[in-house]
Amino acid sequence: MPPLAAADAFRVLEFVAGNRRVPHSLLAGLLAALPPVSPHTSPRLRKAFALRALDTALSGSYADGSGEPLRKARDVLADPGVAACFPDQLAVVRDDVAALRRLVDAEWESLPPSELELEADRIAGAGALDTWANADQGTRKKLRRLGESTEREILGKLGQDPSKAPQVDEAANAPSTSGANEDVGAQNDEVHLGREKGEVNHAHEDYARHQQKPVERTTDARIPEKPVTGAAIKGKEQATSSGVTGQAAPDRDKSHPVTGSKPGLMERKPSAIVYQWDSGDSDSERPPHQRRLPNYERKMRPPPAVPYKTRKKWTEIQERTLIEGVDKYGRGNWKDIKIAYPDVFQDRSTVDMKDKFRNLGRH
DNA sequence: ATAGGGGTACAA
DNA sequence: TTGTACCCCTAT
Repeated sequence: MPPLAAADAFRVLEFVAGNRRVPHSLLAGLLAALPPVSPHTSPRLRKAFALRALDTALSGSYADGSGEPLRKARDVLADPGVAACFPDQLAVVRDDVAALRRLVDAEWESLPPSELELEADRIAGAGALDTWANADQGTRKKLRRLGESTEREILGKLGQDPSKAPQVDEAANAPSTSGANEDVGAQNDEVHLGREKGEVNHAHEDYARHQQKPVERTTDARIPEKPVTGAAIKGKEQATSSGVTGQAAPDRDKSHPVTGSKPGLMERKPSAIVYQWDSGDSDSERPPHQRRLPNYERKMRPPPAVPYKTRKKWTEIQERTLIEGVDKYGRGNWKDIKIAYPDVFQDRSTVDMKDKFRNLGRH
């Protein structure tokens, strides 16, 4: 694989780092493999690293009840660069681990969309992200089906003329000159990445072990959700990466039992930019130094990626605590139980708990 | 918020 | 195949 241009390395990192499901270990590997990227090119990236450091600190030994997580979190927050990511809320929350965790959760939730997501938005049609974000469940169900036909159309287009697809270009890391690009220039302090990578690295051995595999699914097959799932699963390999690189698989146009003849709102939308890659206007065809980086100041959250939560085996402690909690609070009071043992069930939803208890009783 | 039926993905 | 973790949906 040819080395990625810095701008593309940035895109990859910026997307991956901001996905909480991607374990630190995998990100560390990416960091090592990709050309250096400064986190200061993007608020999203900066924040993602700060949040990862906090996650690592806060995930520390929940069983012992010591103040360890808080101490570690304070260390992390002592870095002014990290603290600067949470200018307002932080003071309130400093001494309260639970509140800090909630803040971290909320901050993960409100991370701005990555450039890749914005790019997907452009491909799917202007405003698709907003449409999705504002849709209720029923509407989303419809959109998913419509998305499948749009996907086929896009892949069909790409298949017809793969050479027009965006390419990685070697010189794309030229410092910016102006405008939206002005934040690309900072290439001088990868130190921060390196340092945080270190912190991030030796955390969660157990976590990482369980996550290596699921992450593949998380990052390609699941994130695109239903519209892409068919292709993603059939092709198993990188439905998204096909989209990104423009190398369409030849057999993607198999007719779909459900959506084969469905009329498509999205595919007919005049505002759709599906054809953009064929025009002269795409990033790949403008001079490298003019490649556009996204503006991150979006108010709207990206559509929920709804990837599977990284599959994590229930520990014995968690199982025992769950049973104890049911004894104490009664079956069904999952919320109470979760609140009663916040550290144990930090990464378990009440639904997880309900399902787990159901599983426990089934043999 | 919760119950419960049902589905998917994956590992053993 | 089976067990497990997780998700989705609907009803309450």
